[in-house]
Amino acid sequence: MGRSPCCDEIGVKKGPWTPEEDKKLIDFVARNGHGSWRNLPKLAGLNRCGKSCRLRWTNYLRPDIKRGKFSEEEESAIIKLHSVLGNRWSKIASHFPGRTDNEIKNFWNTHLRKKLLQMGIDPNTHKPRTDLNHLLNNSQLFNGIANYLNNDHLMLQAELVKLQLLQNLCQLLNPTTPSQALPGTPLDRLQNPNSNPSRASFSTQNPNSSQLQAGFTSGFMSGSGFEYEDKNKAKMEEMENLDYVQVENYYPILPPLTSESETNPLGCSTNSNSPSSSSSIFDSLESLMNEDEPSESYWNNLLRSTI
DNA sequence: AAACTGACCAACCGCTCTAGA
DNA sequence: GTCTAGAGCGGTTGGTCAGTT
Repeated sequence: MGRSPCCDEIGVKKGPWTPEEDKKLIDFVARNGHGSWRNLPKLAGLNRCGKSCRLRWTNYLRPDIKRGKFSEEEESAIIKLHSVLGNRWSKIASHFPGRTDNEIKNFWNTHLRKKLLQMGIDPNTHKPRTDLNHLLNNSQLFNGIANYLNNDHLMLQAELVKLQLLQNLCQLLNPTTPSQALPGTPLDRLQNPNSNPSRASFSTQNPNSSQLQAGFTSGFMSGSGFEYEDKNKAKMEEMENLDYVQVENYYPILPPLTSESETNPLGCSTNSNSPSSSSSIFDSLESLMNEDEPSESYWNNLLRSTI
């Protein structure tokens, strides 16, 4: 399997391209096009392999290349597309005219990956990082509870609350699984402040719920992880043909926080009537974890609602 | 001023896919 | 059906540069 590299010729130059080489390549392609990349270097007077010429042209010299910083719109669209398409950079790049797969790949690896990690989202699965070490050791929420309750009995109770919080956070974040918060538990009250059966963040009343569901099962926060190869292939193919703007319809919308009266101590919106109330839990958790010194009233408020 | 570190990104490597002989 | 060349793709490397010690 495989084939010998095309660039194994002795004496073929490697490394950064000089302006002179760029000019030769641009001039040649402008005059003749690029029929055969293998023959191009000789014809163009370049001491490079054809593959190197092709990469230089497609990633850098092409006249329709769009260079410069990625806009916020492009950034969020890349994240959304990656949650659906995975590391298929060329597919992702096809949604951004003028951007190359290499550029998007680099941008992902240097910026977006880190950004998602900082938000507590696994960049590979686009699911919240659920490993206990991350949650329990790095979460100021849980550490705050543990510090606040500095005696054995209450510590045990806090441990139970932690587990309940974990279970129910997972449930909040992953509504496709049938289990719910246990009735009467702190998180049940958190999820269900008014005992409204239609309280679920992704309620069936949500006009976008079927599309959102499609988004979930296609990748983002799906119950069993990133499994687009196995599931919903037809949906995947449909997604690949969408303009990136349309992907919004398949991706959960994370709304801005509503007014203070509509948020519980975790900062989660509880207004079930609004379609945009699907979830702001990432924002909430992010702000929680970013908060350097949560105030005493903050923790009092939290504990009153959870214990 | 020098050494070190980390971010960025162009370019390379090796593999797979596709089309044509 | 098999082989091969060409092209495409994703992962990785290494050079450059700015910021920090």
